[in-house]
Amino acid sequence: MQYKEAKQQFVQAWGALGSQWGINKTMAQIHALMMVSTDPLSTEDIMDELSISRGNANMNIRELMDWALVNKVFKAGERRDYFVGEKDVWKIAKQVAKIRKTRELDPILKLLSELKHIDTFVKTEDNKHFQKMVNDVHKLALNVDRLIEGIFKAEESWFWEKILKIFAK
Amino acid sequence: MQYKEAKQQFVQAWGALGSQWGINKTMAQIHALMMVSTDPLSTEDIMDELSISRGNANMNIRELMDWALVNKVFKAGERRDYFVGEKDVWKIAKQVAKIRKTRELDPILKLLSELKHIDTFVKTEDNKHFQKMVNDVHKLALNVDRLIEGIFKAEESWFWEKILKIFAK
DNA sequence: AATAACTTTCAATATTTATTGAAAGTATGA
DNA sequence: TCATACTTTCAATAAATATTGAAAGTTATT
Repeated sequence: MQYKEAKQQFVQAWGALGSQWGINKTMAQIHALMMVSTDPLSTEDIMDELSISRGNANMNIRELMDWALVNKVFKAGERRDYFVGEKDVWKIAKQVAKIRKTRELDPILKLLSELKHIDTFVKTEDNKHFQKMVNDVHKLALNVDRLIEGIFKAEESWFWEKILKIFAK
Repeated sequence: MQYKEAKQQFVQAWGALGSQWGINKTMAQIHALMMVSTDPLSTEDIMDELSISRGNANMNIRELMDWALVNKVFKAGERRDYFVGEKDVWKIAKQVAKIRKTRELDPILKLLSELKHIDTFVKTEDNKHFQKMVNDVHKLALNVDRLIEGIFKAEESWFWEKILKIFAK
């Protein structure tokens, strides 16, 4: 396999993965492109490589900057904007986790703790079961939350060593 | 808050969460409904509760059965099909992880190991960097794979205790 | 064998989400 | 100040995805 083909496959796969996890395919592809690129890329570079419009490129680059996975850089003597992607895979994973936690896990946690306080004057079976399910889901969600919080603070090799040890026995 | 409202909120939230993670909203809502329901539900029950068509209900129930999150049950003397959802939240989480691993992580792992063997007769900087990135992503993906495999075998409380201990120090 | 009670299928349609491209906006420098 | 080189916006459009509903299929009952 040639480099060019390999790169294309990587970008394609990243796009497919993204869209299966609620992330715009183009955004994921741009991200892949920036991960594997040594040099900063301009909007035009991305438009060319992915055959997409200026508007599309622009919007998704901005979204990637919002996610703090991509930064703008200035090239001496050049007028146009260039962009570089974060290359540290662990940092990327943590950053994605951070953003999705804030957007999705935190609101669910909030709702679940609210749902614990529903009106229980009459304790029907349905009512009791609902309480139990909400509690169970809440417990799991809290544990996932703790795990993610732990990951944020963890150094990669340390974390995986510890995880490996858990299952080693 | 009343039970009925609480239930609706739970179902809504589950649907929203699902669609942010690449799962059909209706499928997630049906799943939520079945999680909190003590009794088996018929297709009609689901149609009524979610105000959806028969075809839609049928398709998504089948999908949930494919995911092994819902089972068909027979009610004595009744002709129509009834369905029950898995109630064990840990089992649900593991099952979802299992299916998504097979569909998404495994193919990515396969691709990444293939991409390691690209033609390297000429070792450009780009080429070397690509190799490094593929390697880094592969390493992370392998670790995630090991973690998931570990979770499959783990008992819930044991797993969270161990995780908690990692971060306790 | 005919009818009734139910489930499944799938082409048509609706809804949601992503993309385009041209116009408006902004900064640079002659 | 004007022209140029660029970026941003967003209404229109396209593409992807989900939903409907009626017809066809299946199974149980008389």
